[in-house]
Amino acid sequence: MPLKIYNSQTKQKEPFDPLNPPQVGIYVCGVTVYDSCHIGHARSMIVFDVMVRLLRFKGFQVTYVRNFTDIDDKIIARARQEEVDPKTLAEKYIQEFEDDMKVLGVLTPDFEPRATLHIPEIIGLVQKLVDQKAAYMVEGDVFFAVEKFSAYGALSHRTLEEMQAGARIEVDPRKHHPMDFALWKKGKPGEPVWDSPWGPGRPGWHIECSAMSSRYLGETFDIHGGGKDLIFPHHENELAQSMAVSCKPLARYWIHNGFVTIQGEKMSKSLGNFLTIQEMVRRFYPEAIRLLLLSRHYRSPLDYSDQAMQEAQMGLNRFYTLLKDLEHPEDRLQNKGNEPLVSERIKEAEEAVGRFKENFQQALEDDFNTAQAIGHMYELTRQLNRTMDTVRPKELKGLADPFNRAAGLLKQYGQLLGILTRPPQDFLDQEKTRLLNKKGLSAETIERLIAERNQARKEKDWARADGLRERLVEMNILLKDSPRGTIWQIEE
RNA sequence: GGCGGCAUAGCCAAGUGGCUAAGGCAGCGGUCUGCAAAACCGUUAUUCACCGGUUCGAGUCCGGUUGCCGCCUCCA
Repeated sequence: MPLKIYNSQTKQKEPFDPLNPPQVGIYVCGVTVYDSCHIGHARSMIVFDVMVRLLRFKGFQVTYVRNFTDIDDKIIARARQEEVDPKTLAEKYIQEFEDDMKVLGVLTPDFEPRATLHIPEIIGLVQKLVDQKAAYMVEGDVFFAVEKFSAYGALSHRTLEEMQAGARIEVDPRKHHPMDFALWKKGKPGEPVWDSPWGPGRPGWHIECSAMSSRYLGETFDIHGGGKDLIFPHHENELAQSMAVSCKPLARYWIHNGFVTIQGEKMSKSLGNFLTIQEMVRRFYPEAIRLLLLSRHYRSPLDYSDQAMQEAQMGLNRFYTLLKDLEHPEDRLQNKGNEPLVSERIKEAEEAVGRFKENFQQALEDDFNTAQAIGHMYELTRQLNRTMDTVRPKELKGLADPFNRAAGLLKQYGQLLGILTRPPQDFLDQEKTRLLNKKGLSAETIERLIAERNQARKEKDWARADGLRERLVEMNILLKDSPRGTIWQIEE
Protein backbone atom coordinates (compact mmCIF):
# COMPACT_ATOMS: atom_id res chain seq x y z
CA MET A 1 0.00 0.00 0.00
CA PRO A 2 1.32 3.42 -0.84
CA LEU A 3 1.63 5.94 1.93
CA LYS A 4 -0.62 8.97 1.81
CA ILE A 5 0.29 12.22 3.52
CA TYR A 6 -1.78 15.32 4.10
CA ASN A 7 0.22 18.25 2.83
CA SER A 8 -0.54 21.52 4.61
CA GLN A 9 0.59 23.44 1.58
CA THR A 10 -1.89 21.88 -0.83
CA LYS A 11 -4.45 21.03 1.85
CA GLN A 12 -4.82 17.57 0.40
CA LYS A 13 -3.81 14.04 1.04
CA GLU A 14 -1.19 13.13 -1.51
CA PRO A 15 0.58 9.88 -2.32
CA PHE A 16 4.03 9.99 -0.79
CA ASP A 17 6.56 10.19 -3.55
CA PRO A 18 10.04 10.94 -2.25
CA LEU A 19 12.60 12.85 -4.24
CA ASN A 20 15.27 10.14 -4.29
CA PRO A 21 13.77 6.88 -3.13
CA PRO A 22 14.53 5.00 -1.02
CA GLN A 23 16.16 8.00 0.63
CA VAL A 24 13.85 10.24 2.60
CA GLY A 25 14.89 13.50 4.20
CA ILE A 26 12.77 14.91 7.01
CA TYR A 27 13.31 18.10 8.96
CA VAL A 28 11.25 18.80 12.04
CA CYS A 29 11.40 22.03 13.98
CA GLY A 30 12.40 21.17 17.48
CA VAL A 31 12.22 23.47 20.45
CA THR A 32 13.57 26.78 21.59
CA VAL A 33 15.46 25.85 24.70
CA TYR A 34 14.52 28.45 27.26
CA ASP A 35 12.18 26.44 29.48
CA SER A 36 10.92 22.95 30.28
CA CYS A 37 8.91 21.16 27.62
CA HIS A 38 5.25 20.35 28.06
CA ILE A 39 3.09 17.60 26.64
CA GLY A 40 2.28 19.74 23.63
CA HIS A 41 5.93 19.43 22.68
CA ALA A 42 5.75 15.76 23.53
CA ARG A 43 2.88 15.30 21.12
CA SER A 44 4.77 16.86 18.27
CA MET A 45 7.91 14.87 18.96
CA ILE A 46 5.99 11.61 19.34
CA VAL A 47 3.89 12.14 16.24
CA PHE A 48 6.96 12.71 14.07
CA ASP A 49 8.74 9.89 15.83
CA VAL A 50 5.99 7.53 14.70
CA MET A 51 6.12 8.89 11.16
CA VAL A 52 9.84 8.20 10.98
CA ARG A 53 9.32 4.72 12.40
CA LEU A 54 6.67 3.98 9.81
CA LEU A 55 8.83 5.27 6.96
CA ARG A 56 11.69 3.06 8.08
CA PHE A 57 9.31 0.13 8.52
CA LYS A 58 8.27 0.62 4.93
CA GLY A 59 11.85 0.36 3.80
CA PHE A 60 12.79 4.00 3.36
CA GLN A 61 16.24 5.14 4.38
CA VAL A 62 15.32 8.10 6.48
CA THR A 63 17.57 10.98 7.42
CA TYR A 64 15.84 12.66 10.30
CA VAL A 65 16.91 16.13 11.38
CA ARG A 66 15.47 17.98 14.35
CA ASN A 67 17.01 21.24 15.42
CA PHE A 68 17.52 23.16 18.61
CA THR A 69 17.01 26.89 18.58
CA ASP A 70 19.59 27.78 21.18
CA ILE A 71 19.81 31.52 20.65
CA ASP A 72 16.90 33.97 20.56
CA ASP A 73 15.20 36.76 22.45
CA LYS A 74 13.44 34.50 24.92
CA ILE A 75 16.62 32.67 25.83
CA ILE A 76 18.40 35.94 26.42
CA ALA A 77 15.55 37.32 28.48
CA ARG A 78 15.27 34.21 30.58
CA ALA A 79 19.01 33.99 31.11
CA ARG A 80 19.07 37.56 32.30
CA GLN A 81 16.21 36.83 34.67
CA GLU A 82 18.06 33.85 36.12
CA GLU A 83 21.38 35.63 36.00
CA VAL A 84 23.10 32.98 33.97
CA ASP A 85 24.85 32.94 30.66
CA PRO A 86 22.42 32.30 27.76
CA LYS A 87 24.61 29.46 26.61
CA THR A 88 24.45 27.82 30.03
CA LEU A 89 20.69 28.19 30.08
CA ALA A 90 20.32 26.69 26.61
CA GLU A 91 22.62 23.83 27.54
CA LYS A 92 20.55 23.06 30.61
CA TYR A 93 17.30 22.86 28.67
CA ILE A 94 18.85 20.89 25.83
CA GLN A 95 19.91 18.32 28.39
CA GLU A 96 16.44 18.31 29.92
CA PHE A 97 14.85 17.90 26.50
CA GLU A 98 17.12 14.97 25.70
CA ASP A 99 16.17 13.35 28.99
CA ASP A 100 12.47 13.91 28.32
CA MET A 101 12.73 12.34 24.87
CA LYS A 102 14.60 9.37 26.23
CA VAL A 103 11.99 8.70 28.89
CA LEU A 104 9.22 8.99 26.31
CA GLY A 105 10.99 6.56 24.03
CA VAL A 106 11.40 9.08 21.22
CA LEU A 107 14.11 7.99 18.81
CA THR A 108 17.14 10.22 18.54
CA PRO A 109 17.20 11.94 15.15
CA ASP A 110 20.18 11.42 12.88
CA PHE A 111 21.13 15.06 13.33
CA GLU A 112 20.22 17.51 16.08
CA PRO A 113 21.85 20.68 14.85
CA ARG A 114 22.00 23.83 16.95
CA ALA A 115 21.74 27.31 15.58
CA THR A 116 24.83 28.56 17.40
CA LEU A 117 26.96 25.87 15.81
CA HIS A 118 25.93 26.92 12.30
CA ILE A 119 26.63 30.62 12.34
CA PRO A 120 28.91 30.53 9.26
CA GLU A 121 26.18 28.81 7.20
CA ILE A 122 23.62 31.31 8.47
CA ILE A 123 25.81 34.30 7.61
CA GLY A 124 26.46 32.81 4.17
CA LEU A 125 22.76 32.49 3.53
CA VAL A 126 21.98 36.00 4.71
CA GLN A 127 24.78 37.30 2.51
CA LYS A 128 23.26 35.61 -0.54
CA LEU A 129 19.91 37.18 0.23
CA VAL A 130 21.51 40.59 0.61
CA ASP A 131 23.47 40.11 -2.63
CA GLN A 132 20.37 39.40 -4.60
CA LYS A 133 18.50 42.25 -2.98
CA ALA A 134 15.97 40.02 -1.28
CA ALA A 135 17.23 41.47 1.99
CA TYR A 136 18.43 44.85 3.15
CA MET A 137 20.46 46.16 6.02
CA VAL A 138 19.39 48.90 8.40
CA GLU A 139 21.66 49.98 11.24
CA GLY A 140 23.19 46.55 11.74
CA ASP A 141 19.93 44.64 11.36
CA VAL A 142 19.17 42.70 8.21
CA PHE A 143 15.59 42.23 7.06
CA PHE A 144 14.06 39.97 4.49
CA ALA A 145 11.97 41.91 1.95
CA VAL A 146 8.75 39.92 1.64
CA GLU A 147 7.65 41.84 -1.43
CA LYS A 148 10.62 40.44 -3.31
CA PHE A 149 9.27 36.97 -2.93
CA SER A 150 6.09 36.66 -4.95
CA ALA A 151 4.97 33.39 -3.40
CA TYR A 152 5.00 34.84 0.11
CA GLY A 153 1.92 33.54 1.91
CA ALA A 154 1.54 30.42 -0.21
CA LEU A 155 2.08 28.08 2.71
CA SER A 156 -0.17 29.78 5.23
CA HIS A 157 -2.69 30.60 2.51
CA ARG A 158 -2.97 34.28 2.96
CA THR A 159 -1.82 37.30 1.07
CA LEU A 160 0.26 40.19 2.25
CA GLU A 161 -2.84 42.37 2.06
CA GLU A 162 -4.79 40.04 4.33
CA MET A 163 -1.98 39.92 6.83
CA GLN A 164 -1.68 43.66 6.92
CA ALA A 165 -5.40 44.03 7.32
CA GLY A 166 -5.08 42.23 10.61
CA ALA A 167 -1.87 43.81 11.80
CA ARG A 168 -2.07 44.23 15.54
CA ILE A 169 1.45 45.10 16.40
CA GLU A 170 3.54 48.14 16.09
CA VAL A 171 5.67 48.04 13.00
CA ASP A 172 9.34 48.83 13.08
CA PRO A 173 9.42 52.00 10.95
CA ARG A 174 12.74 51.00 9.43
CA LYS A 175 11.09 48.09 7.62
CA HIS A 176 10.25 48.56 3.96
CA HIS A 177 7.15 46.46 4.38
CA PRO A 178 5.39 45.72 7.68
CA MET A 179 5.74 41.97 7.19
CA ASP A 180 9.49 42.06 6.60
CA PHE A 181 11.29 40.02 9.21
CA ALA A 182 14.77 39.93 10.71
CA LEU A 183 17.44 37.67 9.27
CA TRP A 184 20.17 39.12 11.43
CA LYS A 185 19.79 41.13 14.59
CA LYS A 186 22.27 43.67 15.77
CA GLY A 187 23.62 42.76 19.19
CA LYS A 188 22.78 44.92 22.15
CA PRO A 189 25.24 45.34 25.00
CA GLY A 190 25.51 42.21 27.09
CA GLU A 191 24.00 39.94 24.47
CA PRO A 192 25.86 37.10 22.84
CA VAL A 193 27.09 38.17 19.42
CA TRP A 194 28.94 36.80 16.45
CA ASP A 195 30.90 38.83 13.93
CA SER A 196 29.27 39.34 10.58
CA PRO A 197 29.54 41.56 7.52
CA TRP A 198 26.82 43.70 9.13
CA GLY A 199 28.57 44.01 12.43
CA PRO A 200 28.26 41.98 15.62
CA GLY A 201 24.89 40.35 16.06
CA ARG A 202 22.94 37.12 16.05
CA PRO A 203 20.66 35.24 13.69
CA GLY A 204 16.95 35.98 13.49
CA TRP A 205 14.54 33.22 14.39
CA HIS A 206 13.82 31.63 11.01
CA ILE A 207 17.10 31.72 9.18
CA GLU A 208 18.75 28.96 11.19
CA CYS A 209 16.30 26.35 9.94
CA SER A 210 16.91 27.35 6.33
CA ALA A 211 20.64 27.13 6.87
CA MET A 212 20.59 23.84 8.74
CA SER A 213 18.05 22.03 6.60
CA SER A 214 20.00 22.73 3.44
CA ARG A 215 23.23 21.77 5.16
CA TYR A 216 21.95 18.34 6.19
CA LEU A 217 19.25 17.57 3.63
CA GLY A 218 19.94 19.74 0.62
CA GLU A 219 17.96 22.56 -0.93
CA THR A 220 14.89 20.46 -1.48
CA PHE A 221 13.94 17.64 0.83
CA ASP A 222 10.91 15.46 1.37
CA ILE A 223 9.14 16.34 4.60
CA HIS A 224 9.16 19.42 6.73
CA GLY A 225 7.23 19.23 9.95
CA GLY A 226 6.33 20.96 13.15
CA GLY A 227 3.40 22.19 15.19
CA LYS A 228 0.53 24.01 13.52
CA ASP A 229 1.59 27.23 15.14
CA LEU A 230 4.78 27.20 13.12
CA ILE A 231 3.02 27.51 9.77
CA PHE A 232 3.02 31.23 10.20
CA PRO A 233 5.33 32.97 10.49
CA HIS A 234 8.12 30.46 11.00
CA HIS A 235 7.64 28.09 8.10
CA GLU A 236 6.34 30.74 5.75
CA ASN A 237 9.50 32.74 6.38
CA GLU A 238 11.75 29.75 6.10
CA LEU A 239 10.21 28.90 2.79
CA ALA A 240 10.65 32.44 1.53
CA GLN A 241 14.31 32.66 2.57
CA SER A 242 15.25 29.30 1.20
CA MET A 243 13.42 29.62 -2.07
CA ALA A 244 14.64 33.14 -2.66
CA VAL A 245 18.14 31.68 -2.71
CA SER A 246 17.63 28.28 -4.34
CA CYS A 247 14.64 28.96 -6.56
CA LYS A 248 13.61 25.41 -5.75
CA PRO A 249 10.85 24.10 -3.53
CA LEU A 250 12.03 23.72 0.06
CA ALA A 251 10.00 20.70 1.08
CA ARG A 252 7.74 18.42 -0.89
CA TYR A 253 5.38 17.74 1.99
CA TRP A 254 4.58 20.02 4.88
CA ILE A 255 3.16 18.26 7.91
CA HIS A 256 1.76 20.09 10.91
CA ASN A 257 0.40 18.58 14.07
CA GLY A 258 -2.50 19.96 16.09
CA PHE A 259 -2.25 21.33 19.58
CA VAL A 260 -2.74 19.83 22.96
CA THR A 261 -5.40 21.83 24.73
CA ILE A 262 -6.57 21.94 28.30
CA GLN A 263 -10.25 22.57 28.77
CA GLY A 264 -10.40 23.54 25.14
CA GLU A 265 -7.65 26.13 25.26
CA LYS A 266 -4.29 25.84 23.63
CA MET A 267 -1.60 24.78 26.04
CA SER A 268 1.16 27.31 25.93
CA LYS A 269 3.87 28.76 28.01
CA SER A 270 2.40 32.21 27.71
CA LEU A 271 -0.99 31.08 29.04
CA GLY A 272 0.67 29.12 31.79
CA ASN A 273 -1.78 26.23 31.41
CA PHE A 274 0.79 23.59 30.63
CA LEU A 275 1.84 20.27 32.07
CA THR A 276 5.52 19.58 31.77
CA ILE A 277 6.79 16.30 30.48
CA GLN A 278 8.67 15.81 33.72
CA GLU A 279 5.47 16.19 35.69
CA MET A 280 3.64 13.80 33.38
CA VAL A 281 6.21 11.01 33.53
CA ARG A 282 6.26 11.24 37.29
CA ARG A 283 2.55 10.55 37.33
CA PHE A 284 2.04 8.20 34.41
CA TYR A 285 3.77 5.45 32.56
CA PRO A 286 5.48 6.90 29.46
CA GLU A 287 3.95 4.35 27.11
CA ALA A 288 0.52 5.36 28.38
CA ILE A 289 1.33 8.97 27.55
CA ARG A 290 2.28 7.88 24.04
CA LEU A 291 -0.90 5.84 23.75
CA LEU A 292 -2.99 8.85 24.72
CA LEU A 293 -1.21 11.22 22.38
CA LEU A 294 -1.49 8.77 19.50
CA SER A 295 -5.11 7.87 20.07
CA ARG A 296 -6.31 11.05 18.36
CA HIS A 297 -5.54 11.99 14.80
CA TYR A 298 -2.35 14.03 14.73
CA ARG A 299 -3.91 17.00 12.95
CA SER A 300 -6.83 17.38 15.39
CA PRO A 301 -6.63 19.20 18.64
CA LEU A 302 -6.27 16.91 21.62
CA ASP A 303 -7.90 18.01 24.82
CA TYR A 304 -5.94 16.75 27.77
CA SER A 305 -7.60 15.58 30.94
CA ASP A 306 -6.55 13.27 33.73
CA GLN A 307 -9.49 11.09 32.85
CA ALA A 308 -8.28 10.70 29.28
CA MET A 309 -4.84 9.89 30.63
CA GLN A 310 -6.24 7.25 32.93
CA GLU A 311 -8.19 5.70 30.12
CA ALA A 312 -4.99 5.43 28.14
CA GLN A 313 -3.28 3.78 31.07
CA MET A 314 -6.13 1.30 31.32
CA GLY A 315 -5.87 0.59 27.63
CA LEU A 316 -2.17 -0.04 27.88
CA ASN A 317 -2.71 -2.43 30.78
CA ARG A 318 -5.30 -4.21 28.71
CA PHE A 319 -2.86 -4.72 25.86
CA TYR A 320 -0.13 -5.96 28.15
CA THR A 321 -2.55 -8.28 29.91
CA LEU A 322 -3.56 -9.70 26.55
CA LEU A 323 0.07 -10.23 25.60
CA LYS A 324 0.69 -12.04 28.86
CA ASP A 325 -2.40 -14.18 28.32
CA LEU A 326 -1.41 -14.99 24.76
CA GLU A 327 1.91 -16.26 26.02
CA HIS A 328 0.31 -18.33 28.79
CA PRO A 329 -3.35 -18.80 27.95
CA GLU A 330 -3.53 -21.68 30.41
CA ASP A 331 -2.86 -19.25 33.28
CA ARG A 332 -5.73 -17.06 32.34
CA LEU A 333 -8.08 -16.33 35.20
CA GLN A 334 -11.41 -18.02 35.44
CA ASN A 335 -11.27 -19.66 32.13
CA LYS A 336 -14.57 -21.44 32.12
CA GLY A 337 -14.90 -21.94 28.46
CA ASN A 338 -16.98 -24.90 27.59
CA GLU A 339 -16.79 -25.07 23.86
CA PRO A 340 -14.69 -27.87 22.53
CA LEU A 341 -11.91 -26.67 20.36
CA VAL A 342 -13.04 -27.00 16.86
CA SER A 343 -11.42 -25.89 13.65
CA GLU A 344 -13.99 -23.13 13.57
CA ARG A 345 -12.38 -21.42 16.54
CA ILE A 346 -8.90 -21.67 15.10
CA LYS A 347 -10.10 -20.25 11.86
CA GLU A 348 -11.84 -17.42 13.63
CA ALA A 349 -8.71 -16.46 15.52
CA GLU A 350 -6.58 -16.71 12.41
CA GLU A 351 -8.95 -14.49 10.50
CA ALA A 352 -8.96 -11.92 13.26
CA VAL A 353 -5.18 -11.83 13.25
CA GLY A 354 -5.06 -11.55 9.48
CA ARG A 355 -7.56 -8.74 9.43
CA PHE A 356 -5.65 -6.91 12.09
CA LYS A 357 -2.39 -7.19 10.21
CA GLU A 358 -3.90 -5.59 7.18
CA ASN A 359 -6.09 -3.01 8.88
CA PHE A 360 -3.42 -1.70 11.19
CA GLN A 361 -0.95 -0.98 8.43
CA GLN A 362 -3.61 0.46 6.22
CA ALA A 363 -4.61 2.89 8.94
CA LEU A 364 -1.07 4.14 9.47
CA GLU A 365 -0.47 4.45 5.76
CA ASP A 366 -3.51 6.66 5.41
CA ASP A 367 -1.93 9.86 6.67
CA PHE A 368 -0.62 8.25 9.86
CA ASN A 369 -4.03 7.48 11.29
CA THR A 370 -2.78 6.20 14.62
CA ALA A 371 -6.20 6.65 16.19
CA GLN A 372 -7.75 4.18 13.81
CA ALA A 373 -4.78 1.83 14.13
CA ILE A 374 -5.20 1.78 17.90
CA GLY A 375 -8.89 1.07 17.42
CA HIS A 376 -7.89 -2.04 15.50
CA MET A 377 -5.67 -3.08 18.38
CA TYR A 378 -8.62 -2.92 20.75
CA GLU A 379 -10.72 -4.87 18.33
CA LEU A 380 -8.14 -7.64 18.11
CA THR A 381 -7.85 -7.64 21.88
CA ARG A 382 -11.53 -8.23 22.27
CA GLN A 383 -11.60 -10.95 19.66
CA LEU A 384 -8.73 -12.89 21.17
CA ASN A 385 -10.07 -12.55 24.71
CA ARG A 386 -13.31 -13.99 23.43
CA THR A 387 -11.54 -16.91 21.89
CA MET A 388 -9.69 -17.60 25.13
CA ASP A 389 -12.91 -17.37 27.10
CA THR A 390 -14.93 -19.69 24.95
CA VAL A 391 -12.50 -22.53 24.43
CA ARG A 392 -11.90 -25.24 26.99
CA PRO A 393 -8.73 -24.52 28.92
CA LYS A 394 -7.16 -27.82 28.04
CA GLU A 395 -7.68 -27.24 24.38
CA LEU A 396 -6.02 -23.88 24.14
CA LYS A 397 -2.87 -25.50 22.84
CA GLY A 398 -4.47 -25.87 19.45
CA LEU A 399 -4.51 -22.11 19.21
CA ALA A 400 -0.82 -21.66 19.84
CA ASP A 401 -0.14 -20.65 16.25
CA PRO A 402 -2.58 -17.79 15.86
CA PHE A 403 -1.83 -16.67 19.42
CA ASN A 404 1.88 -16.48 18.75
CA ARG A 405 1.29 -14.65 15.54
CA ALA A 406 -1.01 -12.20 17.27
CA ALA A 407 1.48 -11.55 20.05
CA GLY A 408 4.26 -11.08 17.52
CA LEU A 409 2.19 -8.67 15.47
CA LEU A 410 1.10 -6.66 18.46
CA LYS A 411 4.68 -6.26 19.56
CA GLN A 412 5.89 -5.42 16.09
CA TYR A 413 3.17 -2.86 15.49
CA GLY A 414 3.54 -1.65 19.05
CA GLN A 415 7.13 -0.80 18.12
CA LEU A 416 5.83 1.49 15.40
CA LEU A 417 3.90 3.41 18.03
CA GLY A 418 6.63 3.03 20.62
CA ILE A 419 4.47 1.01 22.98
CA LEU A 420 4.36 -2.62 24.16
CA THR A 421 8.13 -2.67 24.19
CA ARG A 422 8.43 -4.46 27.54
CA PRO A 423 8.02 -8.09 28.51
CA PRO A 424 4.37 -8.12 29.62
CA GLN A 425 4.93 -9.62 33.05
CA ASP A 426 7.70 -7.12 33.80
CA PHE A 427 5.47 -4.29 32.77
CA LEU A 428 2.56 -5.45 34.88
CA ASP A 429 4.81 -6.00 37.89
CA GLN A 430 6.45 -2.65 37.48
CA GLU A 431 3.13 -0.93 37.08
CA LYS A 432 2.00 -2.51 40.31
CA THR A 433 5.12 -1.39 42.13
CA ARG A 434 4.80 2.10 40.75
CA LEU A 435 1.25 2.40 42.00
CA LEU A 436 2.10 0.87 45.36
CA ASN A 437 4.81 3.45 45.88
CA LYS A 438 2.49 6.16 44.79
CA LYS A 439 -0.10 5.09 47.35
CA GLY A 440 2.51 4.43 49.99
CA LEU A 441 1.44 0.81 50.41
CA SER A 442 3.49 -2.31 50.76
CA ALA A 443 2.86 -5.61 49.08
CA GLU A 444 3.33 -7.45 52.38
CA THR A 445 0.45 -5.65 54.07
CA ILE A 446 -1.83 -6.37 51.18
CA GLU A 447 -0.87 -9.99 50.96
CA ARG A 448 -1.37 -10.46 54.70
CA LEU A 449 -4.91 -9.09 54.43
CA ILE A 450 -5.58 -11.32 51.45
CA ALA A 451 -4.37 -14.36 53.36
CA GLU A 452 -6.70 -13.45 56.22
CA ARG A 453 -9.58 -13.05 53.85
CA ASN A 454 -8.88 -16.38 52.20
CA GLN A 455 -8.86 -18.02 55.60
CA ALA A 456 -12.27 -16.48 56.27
CA ARG A 457 -13.50 -17.65 52.92
CA LYS A 458 -12.37 -21.15 53.66
CA GLU A 459 -14.42 -21.00 56.85
CA LYS A 460 -17.28 -19.56 54.82
CA ASP A 461 -17.26 -16.51 57.05
CA TRP A 462 -18.43 -14.29 54.22
CA ALA A 463 -19.06 -11.27 56.37
CA ARG A 464 -15.49 -11.19 57.55
CA ALA A 465 -14.16 -11.96 54.11
CA ASP A 466 -16.14 -9.14 52.57
CA GLY A 467 -15.09 -6.81 55.35
CA LEU A 468 -11.47 -7.48 54.59
CA ARG A 469 -12.07 -6.97 50.92
CA GLU A 470 -13.77 -3.67 51.72
CA ARG A 471 -10.71 -2.57 53.59
CA LEU A 472 -8.57 -3.41 50.60
CA VAL A 473 -10.92 -1.61 48.28
CA GLU A 474 -10.48 1.47 50.41
CA MET A 475 -6.77 1.11 49.81
CA ASN A 476 -7.58 0.98 46.07
CA ILE A 477 -6.76 -2.69 45.90
CA LEU A 478 -8.98 -4.85 43.73
CA LEU A 479 -9.05 -8.59 44.18
CA LYS A 480 -9.52 -11.25 41.57
CA ASP A 481 -10.21 -14.71 42.90
CA SER A 482 -9.13 -17.48 40.65
CA PRO A 483 -8.77 -21.21 40.95
CA ARG A 484 -5.05 -20.64 41.17
CA GLY A 485 -5.35 -18.23 44.08
CA THR A 486 -6.22 -14.63 44.64
CA ILE A 487 -4.63 -12.05 42.43
CA TRP A 488 -4.69 -8.42 43.34
CA GLN A 489 -4.49 -5.29 41.38
CA ILE A 490 -4.04 -1.72 42.41
CA GLU A 491 -6.20 1.04 41.05
CA GLU A 492 -4.92 4.41 40.00
C1' G B 1 -11.12 43.55 11.97
C1' G B 2 -8.71 39.74 8.28
C1' C B 3 -7.87 34.42 7.33
C1' G B 4 -8.48 29.29 8.43
C1' G B 5 -10.24 24.88 11.00
C1' C B 6 -13.80 22.12 13.67
C1' A B 7 -19.14 20.51 15.06
C1' U B 8 -20.36 12.34 14.90
C1' A B 9 -24.03 8.65 21.25
C1' G B 10 -23.66 10.65 28.44
C1' C B 11 -18.04 11.58 27.55
C1' C B 12 -13.63 10.81 24.17
C1' A B 13 -13.12 9.53 19.13
C1' A B 14 -12.31 7.19 13.69
C1' G B 15 -14.70 7.71 9.34
C1' U B 16 -14.53 12.68 3.37
C1' G B 17 -19.92 9.87 -2.00
C1' G B 18 -22.71 3.86 -1.73
C1' C B 19 -22.45 -3.00 2.30
C1' U B 20 -25.28 -3.07 9.18
C1' A B 21 -21.65 5.01 11.11
C1' A B 22 -14.66 1.84 13.83
C1' G B 23 -12.75 1.85 18.67
C1' G B 24 -12.33 3.44 23.98
C1' C B 25 -14.62 5.15 28.67
C1' A B 26 -19.05 5.39 31.51
C1' G B 27 -24.21 3.08 32.00
C1' C B 28 -27.69 -0.96 31.79
C1' G B 29 -28.88 -6.42 31.23
C1' G B 30 -26.42 -11.23 31.18
C1' U B 31 -22.38 -15.38 31.63
C1' C B 32 -18.89 -16.39 35.53
C1' U B 33 -18.43 -15.70 41.13
C1' G B 34 -20.40 -17.45 48.08
C1' C B 35 -20.70 -12.04 46.86
C1' A B 36 -17.29 -9.34 43.94
C1' A B 37 -13.40 -8.09 40.50
C1' A B 38 -11.40 -9.22 35.68
C1' A B 39 -12.79 -11.11 31.01
C1' C B 40 -16.56 -12.06 27.65
C1' C B 41 -21.70 -11.60 25.44
C1' G B 42 -25.81 -8.30 24.58
C1' U B 43 -27.44 -3.27 24.76
C1' U B 44 -26.71 2.44 24.23
C1' A B 45 -26.45 7.58 17.23
C1' U B 46 -32.84 5.16 11.58
C1' U B 47 -28.49 9.23 12.66
C1' C B 48 -23.63 12.65 12.07
C1' A B 49 -24.96 21.36 14.99
C1' C B 50 -29.10 23.83 12.01
C1' C B 51 -31.30 25.32 7.06
C1' G B 52 -31.18 24.83 1.87
C1' G B 53 -28.83 22.73 -2.65
C1' U B 54 -26.04 19.07 -6.02
C1' U B 55 -26.60 13.63 -6.81
C1' C B 56 -29.84 7.53 -8.41
C1' G B 57 -27.38 8.01 -3.51
C1' A B 58 -24.12 12.66 1.43
C1' G B 59 -21.95 12.40 8.08
C1' U B 60 -18.83 12.71 3.61
C1' C B 61 -19.57 17.70 -1.97
C1' C B 62 -21.64 23.14 -2.51
C1' G B 63 -24.07 27.68 -0.26
C1' G B 64 -25.99 29.95 4.16
C1' U B 65 -26.87 30.15 9.75
C1' U B 66 -25.26 29.21 14.75
C1' G B 67 -21.51 27.72 18.20
C1' C B 68 -16.42 26.53 19.52
C1' C B 69 -11.21 26.82 18.48
C1' G B 70 -6.77 28.50 16.13
C1' C B 71 -3.58 31.85 13.26
C1' C B 72 -2.71 37.07 12.10
C1' U B 73 2.44 38.49 18.20
C1' C B 74 6.73 34.32 21.07
C1' C B 75 4.74 29.40 20.54
C1' A B 76 5.08 21.99 19.24
